[in-house]
Amino acid sequence: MTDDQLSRVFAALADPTRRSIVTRLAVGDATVNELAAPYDVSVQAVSKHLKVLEDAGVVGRSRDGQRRPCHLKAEVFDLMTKWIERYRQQAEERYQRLDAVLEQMNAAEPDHQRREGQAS
Amino acid sequence: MTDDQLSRVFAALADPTRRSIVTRLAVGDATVNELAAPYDVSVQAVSKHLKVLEDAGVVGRSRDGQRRPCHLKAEVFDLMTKWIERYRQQAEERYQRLDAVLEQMNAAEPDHQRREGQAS
DNA sequence: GACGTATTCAACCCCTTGGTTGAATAACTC
DNA sequence: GAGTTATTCAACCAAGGGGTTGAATACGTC
Repeated sequence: MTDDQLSRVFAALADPTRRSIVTRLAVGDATVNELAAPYDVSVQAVSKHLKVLEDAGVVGRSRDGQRRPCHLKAEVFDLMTKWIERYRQQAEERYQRLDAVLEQMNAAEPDHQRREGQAS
Repeated sequence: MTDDQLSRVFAALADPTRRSIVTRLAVGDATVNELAAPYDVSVQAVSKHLKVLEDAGVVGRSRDGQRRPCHLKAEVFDLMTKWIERYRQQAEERYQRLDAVLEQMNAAEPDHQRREGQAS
């Protein structure tokens, strides 16, 4: 699983702890230890989470001495937004089309029984 | 895991097969059997995928006799877009701020060594 | 009611994942 | 080089996910 980047990004953000880390990073860059402090999980666990986020391209990491500060990366959010926006629009269009069809049906044949999910 | 809706939605879309199903549903409503045809997995597997998508609020289902046609739901895409857009903007802003800081540093002290990830 | 079709439920398998603890690596400090 | 701190690697464990097959349910048709 998680074959392409989109899969990795969605999977990465499916975890509440990781989304929480993203929220924290939106405030400002932070190291692994700083990020681990609020959560009552081990530093190693947070390190794993960061690896997942990094592999997904959600965060990047720098080297500052022995620290590895993390920062959000914007590009991957664009990728997701594009994917989502595409289907959001189509879903909305389909709703509108379905409504229009049903209205037409009702107007043309008021006694015609409505059947859902047939608007292909 | 998958405690709230956002987690469920992200987890649901993390699977390529399920994203493929979403793509298919964007073309038009379809039943479980119709959806299962293209993939070389069992109908039961697709049924499971649809349950995941339904629990996440990505698809809805109607009743047409013995068929259960599926259709995309738009609302949940809005939810995701809002969440993503929030961090996309902040990530971009941070980049710009970092760039500005680095430029300032270079302008003020040209011999100052650049250190990444310190813009808190 | 009996049959066929569409769909789901249940049990199982294997692999991944999120967590742990303990050891290893890397860099700074003395 | 020894010690300290930050981070990661390795091994392990429990739980969940995606797949299977076989049985059960629900509806339409004869």
